[in-house]
Amino acid sequence: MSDTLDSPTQAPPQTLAETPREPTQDGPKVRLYLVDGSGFIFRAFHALPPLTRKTDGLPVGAVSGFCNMLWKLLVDMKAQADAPTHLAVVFDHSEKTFRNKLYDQYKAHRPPPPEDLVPQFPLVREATKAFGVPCLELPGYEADDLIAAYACKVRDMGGEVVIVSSDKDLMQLVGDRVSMLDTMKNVRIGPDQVIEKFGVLPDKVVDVQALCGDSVDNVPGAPGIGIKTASALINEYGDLDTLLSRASEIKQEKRRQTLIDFADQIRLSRELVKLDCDTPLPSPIDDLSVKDPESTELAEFLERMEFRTIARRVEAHLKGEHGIETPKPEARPLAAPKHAAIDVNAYACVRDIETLDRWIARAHEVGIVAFDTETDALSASSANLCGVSLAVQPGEACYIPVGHEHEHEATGGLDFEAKSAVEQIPCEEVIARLKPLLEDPAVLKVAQNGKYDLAVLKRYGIEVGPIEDTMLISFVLEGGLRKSHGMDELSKQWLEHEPISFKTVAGTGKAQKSFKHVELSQATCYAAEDADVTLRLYEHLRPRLAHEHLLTVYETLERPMPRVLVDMELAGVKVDPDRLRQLSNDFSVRMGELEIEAHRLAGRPFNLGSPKQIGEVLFKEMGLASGKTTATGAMSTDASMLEDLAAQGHELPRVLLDWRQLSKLKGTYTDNLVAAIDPKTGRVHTSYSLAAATTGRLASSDPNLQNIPVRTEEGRKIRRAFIAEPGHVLISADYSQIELRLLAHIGDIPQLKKAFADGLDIHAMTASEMFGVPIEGMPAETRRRAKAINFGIVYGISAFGLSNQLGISREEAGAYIKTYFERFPGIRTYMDRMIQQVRSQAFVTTIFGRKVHVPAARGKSQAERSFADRAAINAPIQGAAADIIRRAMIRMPDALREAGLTARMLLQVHDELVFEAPEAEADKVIAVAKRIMEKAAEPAIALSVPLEVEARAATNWDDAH
DNA sequence: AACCTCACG
DNA sequence: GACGTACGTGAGGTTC
Repeated sequence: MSDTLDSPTQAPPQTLAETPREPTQDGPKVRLYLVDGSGFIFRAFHALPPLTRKTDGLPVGAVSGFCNMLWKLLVDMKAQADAPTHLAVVFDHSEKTFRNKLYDQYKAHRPPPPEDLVPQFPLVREATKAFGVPCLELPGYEADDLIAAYACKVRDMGGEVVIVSSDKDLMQLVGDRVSMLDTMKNVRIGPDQVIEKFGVLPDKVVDVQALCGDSVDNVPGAPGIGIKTASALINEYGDLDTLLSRASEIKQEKRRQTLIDFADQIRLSRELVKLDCDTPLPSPIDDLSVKDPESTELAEFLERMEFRTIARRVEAHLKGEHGIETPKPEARPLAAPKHAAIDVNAYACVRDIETLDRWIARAHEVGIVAFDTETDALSASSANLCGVSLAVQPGEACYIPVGHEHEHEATGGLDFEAKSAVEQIPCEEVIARLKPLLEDPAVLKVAQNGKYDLAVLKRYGIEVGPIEDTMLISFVLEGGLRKSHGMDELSKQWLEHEPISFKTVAGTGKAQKSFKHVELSQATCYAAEDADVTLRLYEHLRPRLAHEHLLTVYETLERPMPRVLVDMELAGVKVDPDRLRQLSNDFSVRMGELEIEAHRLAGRPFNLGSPKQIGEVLFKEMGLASGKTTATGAMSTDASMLEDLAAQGHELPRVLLDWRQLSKLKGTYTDNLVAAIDPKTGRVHTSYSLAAATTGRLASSDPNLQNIPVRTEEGRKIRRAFIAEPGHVLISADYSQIELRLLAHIGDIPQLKKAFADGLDIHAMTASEMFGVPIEGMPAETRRRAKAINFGIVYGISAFGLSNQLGISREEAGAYIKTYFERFPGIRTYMDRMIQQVRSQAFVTTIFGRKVHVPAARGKSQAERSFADRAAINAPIQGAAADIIRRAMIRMPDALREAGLTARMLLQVHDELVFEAPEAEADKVIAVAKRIMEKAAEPAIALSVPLEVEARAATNWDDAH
């Protein structure tokens, strides 16, 4: 438990009383926490179901709630970087105060406290004392006045004050060294939050309140004026007195008259809401210093109240602190207690350099730090930094805001911005201080999806390393077992803790705000929690790697990837927007023509983009036949079916096919690629996901640059728009037949291996072997069929699939497969081996040791298990190819550099790498790329087939491919 | 959000 | 003999 209590500023062990004071010039610095006792009591009373003491039925619910809240506060406070030196609970003494002399109606409408609550007031005071906390109260004054007086006094002494309350009437006190803390909502209230509530800085809150009044306290104010109008007026005129003296200048007639007529009432209201800093202090500040509860006295009180749960909790805590000496953090075992509670209130918001330096020092001391960056956008290549969070121990985390702003209010003419800049360390300063830590080879950095943070920080000049990634660790351990390896999911499963969702802090849908507009208290809870959770996940997951023999996979295939991908993503690729726009126009025109033609052929207008409407036209109205249905039983209108109908001589299907092709190209590519150009770089920056495809393949998104058209002439026009910078070329290097080569190796198929060794045309050789025809002079159709079979094998062939692919009968396809297996019996053996393995273990592995889980192997239905069989056949092949190109990518940057080349790797498309290089480098780059790619499996695996890479340079991607 | 379709390897 | 069907992705448009 005490693990979570260590503040970075203090060395354990310590007790509540031993919080060290920071010395200042005039003695120890005071940090006073003032708890609004009435607020606590009413909240406790209303938040809890009625509870009575068993023995005599005395209502004690509010007392119990109060004790819980107070205890939690005591414990939480210590975990904060700004732990208090002094502490008191402040109570109202009596109903009548000096305000009733000013205005007899003050708080006149307030109902008496509930009957059940009345006997609990004195008990709450007793409770406070039992916890070793002084009670403050004074006849004739409200708690708020006492709080004001102590706050002013301590502030003027140079100390700090935290008012534990959410009462808006106290917000006028907020300032430089005075803040509020709402423990129920876990929110810090500083000037920013006051501005959010009142639209003005704290020193003008009284003026605004005087204008709007308060129906609860029966403060009259000015009729018809609410917070919006009041803050607008104060902001315009500067303060209340100026406003009232210049009221005649106000344009709106009604408002002007109100201010003139009710000027006295407004001034009176100001006196009522204004807190009295000159209230006499019932106890000197020195008497309020934090001390430990007298444990026997506290135990006696809790016993008398019959609060067993609280008593146990308190006892456990005090024992933990006074008992066996807590080991130093460094000496503690790394493994976190799995269920150590995560407490978002324990996190610190770092807003001054000294505190920042302390956190950095802690990270150096511990040697490991989890971190997370918060930004104002999703795309790492363009997002701006909002803040950075760090976690050095489970529960010991902070958030360092650097780019927070107030949301701009739309109420015209108000200029909040100048007045209310968020108080935070300047960004450059934070970057300068974090850089040595994040780049220190002796401090391990841990991130969740670190590629993102790497990319963001690289743009701020920080090259983070060495780095571990919990998402990648999870992916290596459990690829295929879960759909996502996101932090929320991992946290829920392994820490049994649901982190605050982004939606909770930023809102959702259209109202979602940028993270820089999230107020700091909430931002701190969210961001620091992410770092904390990441560290805990790391401690939980990392040991499993070695245990499950996946450490090498992680270290060689995963951990080096983020750096490589960051460089590729940040480099981006140049596309020619003019060319794309012209294509888009061209497509538009032709689509328009095709649409008219389609409507004519159908005899009526319809939406060519709607499969449903196409179905109606073709099948219902035109009576065309189609056997095929979709997964949900609707009539299929996909391309293969339209092709069939077109082949039968129908006109409309052909028109639809042409329209669809253009629609796809325009909708998915031309228009969106232009929109995806980053205005700052003039290039398109994709994002690669490392933990998407279970086989280890990368996935590209936003935009997806792994599915740029290539198969049709029209499509290749889009590929021609991917170009190199002037004086440069694009170089495309792709593995030839890598999956079939790997099948030959893994399945140990002699004929295939020999064919590859001899450099034969593999599909022709397959056809020759199967159909007994010579390779020389083979008909194209024969080779095409063999090619389809070869692909089919890699996918876990079925007669149905093959027949579909080739447009032949299922019987014929079945016969082909039978022949194939007879000719290449090793393939049958390989398939059976994978099926057997997946059915017994629910996973298969690649030759590099990557584990691919296939949970469907345990599925209920036959269909599910068949699916698992095919996935198990495909995964080791696709996965090995993915592993190999990863190895090549990891080695490529160094290889290029060592060859003295400036070429950059830009894109990966599963078996292809695309580079950009100065024209003069082209030949050398091709040589390096080929060498690295062809030798990528070595030395881990000595393949029994050669890998071949074809590479070409050109000014656009299509010509290079 | 589900579905269909289609771009790529 | 029955079971849906090739493996792995991301994205746009329509429909509900």
